[in-house]
Amino acid sequence: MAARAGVSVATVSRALNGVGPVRRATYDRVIEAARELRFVPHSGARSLSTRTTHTVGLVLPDLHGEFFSEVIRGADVAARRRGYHLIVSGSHNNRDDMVAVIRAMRGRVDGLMLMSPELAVEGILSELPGAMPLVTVNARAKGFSSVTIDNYGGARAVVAHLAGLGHRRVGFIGGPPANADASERLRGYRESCAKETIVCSPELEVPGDFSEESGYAATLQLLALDPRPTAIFAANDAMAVGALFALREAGQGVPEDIALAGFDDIPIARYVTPRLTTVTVAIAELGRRAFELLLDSIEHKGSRRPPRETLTTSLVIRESCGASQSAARGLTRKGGIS
Amino acid sequence: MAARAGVSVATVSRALNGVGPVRRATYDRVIEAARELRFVPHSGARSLSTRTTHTVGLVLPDLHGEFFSEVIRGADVAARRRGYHLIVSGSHNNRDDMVAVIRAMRGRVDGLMLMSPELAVEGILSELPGAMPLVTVNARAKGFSSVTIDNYGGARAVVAHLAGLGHRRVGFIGGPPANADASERLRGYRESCAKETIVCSPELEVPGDFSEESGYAATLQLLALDPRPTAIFAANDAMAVGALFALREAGQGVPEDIALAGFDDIPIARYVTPRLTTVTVAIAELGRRAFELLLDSIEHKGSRRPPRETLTTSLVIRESCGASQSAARGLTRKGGIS
DNA sequence: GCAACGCGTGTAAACGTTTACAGCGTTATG
DNA sequence: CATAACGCTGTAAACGTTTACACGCGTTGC
Repeated sequence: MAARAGVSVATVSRALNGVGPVRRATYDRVIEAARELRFVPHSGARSLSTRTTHTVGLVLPDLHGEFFSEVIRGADVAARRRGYHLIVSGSHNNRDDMVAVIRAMRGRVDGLMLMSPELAVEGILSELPGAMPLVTVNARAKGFSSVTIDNYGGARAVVAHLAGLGHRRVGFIGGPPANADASERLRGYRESCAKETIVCSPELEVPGDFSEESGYAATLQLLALDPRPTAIFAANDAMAVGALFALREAGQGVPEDIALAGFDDIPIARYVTPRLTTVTVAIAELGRRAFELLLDSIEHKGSRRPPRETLTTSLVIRESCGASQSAARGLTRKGGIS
Repeated sequence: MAARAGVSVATVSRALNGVGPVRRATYDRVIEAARELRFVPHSGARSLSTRTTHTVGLVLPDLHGEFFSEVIRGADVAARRRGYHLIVSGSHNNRDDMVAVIRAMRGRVDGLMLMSPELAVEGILSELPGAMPLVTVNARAKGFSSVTIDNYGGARAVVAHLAGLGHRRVGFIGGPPANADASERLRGYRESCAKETIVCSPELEVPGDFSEESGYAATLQLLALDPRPTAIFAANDAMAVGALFALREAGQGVPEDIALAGFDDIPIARYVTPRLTTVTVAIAELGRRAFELLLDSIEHKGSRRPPRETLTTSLVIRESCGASQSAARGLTRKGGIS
């Protein structure tokens, strides 16, 4: 390459990167040679020399469902806009997996976005080599840059909405106890109940695991209560959908006999009948902000103390609580293979 | 690191990689030192030296929807099992974007999985530096390793199913003309019609773009026909869902007045009422096989000629065509934040 | 006419690995 | 007992960049 242009490698580097002085004619020769040879600099070598990779890692607990897909998308577009690449890695159910993956990231990435709602981040990082820029996503860890969802506020909004509709007994289907999102939603539910003069009783809280099946089962439990709750708030939409089917099979009309609300606003929420009242979260934004924070931390290496961001959520009222104004169906964006 | 263990870098390398002879005592010293220092080899340097990165790229046209998420997941688990990392990059609507991203992959990956149902792969690759192992996914390109879906067979199965139910006029809502999947599905529809003594008329084929909106609009067109089709086959589920809403608003019962079928079996297909008869595709398998083929091509550098694989599809019969035996609802896996 | 300066370029070191090769004990072999 | 063979380890080159530094040369300012 350098030979082809008749200059030294140093000049090639300067020309291609547009740094340092290089005469116009020389510049042109280099560019021309690069084009002819379809030359692309070897990024491994570059990153060895500059100690920077222009790549960031995104470590996810799982890869199922549209939620993660959206996080990835948000991070990807943000990263590309800044000229960064994205390494993703999913399915890290256990600590060892996660440690292994993170170690393998050394020399591969400039920083890490770590989504770990279940595992304690501190324990993982203690195993790791020196400080690599890091931002946690939806984790409960303190002391790192982080971006989280306002689970607490979203849950309160749901309960307030139900209270406003006259409900006094609201059943709650919870998520996995160790899950950070789940426990914040539970906290929101509890505090709201106290405030809203809603009945607050342990038997109204039944555990689930964020799966549709568990929502179905939990609903059966709630229906067996006496007195029955007049509304059910599931800690995520998947469980709410499970609940919907359970109610349907039990011959309970929604929302006439019992109101139902979820959390997340997954696409399916607007396709079930009745359409689900839920809490919407700008999921892609989660990925986007995570990247922005990470980039900030990469560029201003630990200058300021780690910022924490919380993404607001908002209640989206559909028919499943009996308070919808409009029945216009919401279109989603393109789906399927495209 | 080498100093800490009191040996040379060469020995460290040998010990850590388990290659070459190294005395037991030395080995232990190295391992111990590595543990103390939390040493992890710098993969940039390694890849410079070995000319291999243990990373593969996955380039997608878009990142919306569960389809891509599943492809990523399939590729990710396959890759990790073999000790590979995955760089993903989405949203490459146009040629220049794609070329830029692929060039930037040089020195970063050992090979590329390229999903490009719309763009001609040949044109893109001509711009690129020397042969990098490559497998295309759902592309129409010949001459590369590739894995595709049996769109043709799936479409034929749908039409045959409809014919078996007595339909003679089947409307077809097509996808983007440039899209490889879409055109194969169209081909399957046409050939099946010819074979099954179904009316084959241009007016029964209306164009769409894989979006829900276009399915809605296309259905309005089909309903205006005289005579009307007795069944509608949409080239993907998103359009089928759009069609469903159009039919519902037009007061047409599904399947009593008109039958409806889709393609892809996206999760929503089983949540709409009536549940959608469609063609299911093992999407994660698509990603998995793409990686396996790529790995093969990386390891046996061009020894054999590029294999082509086609993933079979299968008809899943639900209620929207009026032929369902069971109404048991299908549960999906965990969704939402987990 | 000479010093100082700036521009454009080359030289070489550095980044952190892998690996061919050499060296050097130790042991087996003739 | 000399020597070959082997096991273990260090030396150094190579991978492809970036970048501090030096150098030559034309300007400019005195």
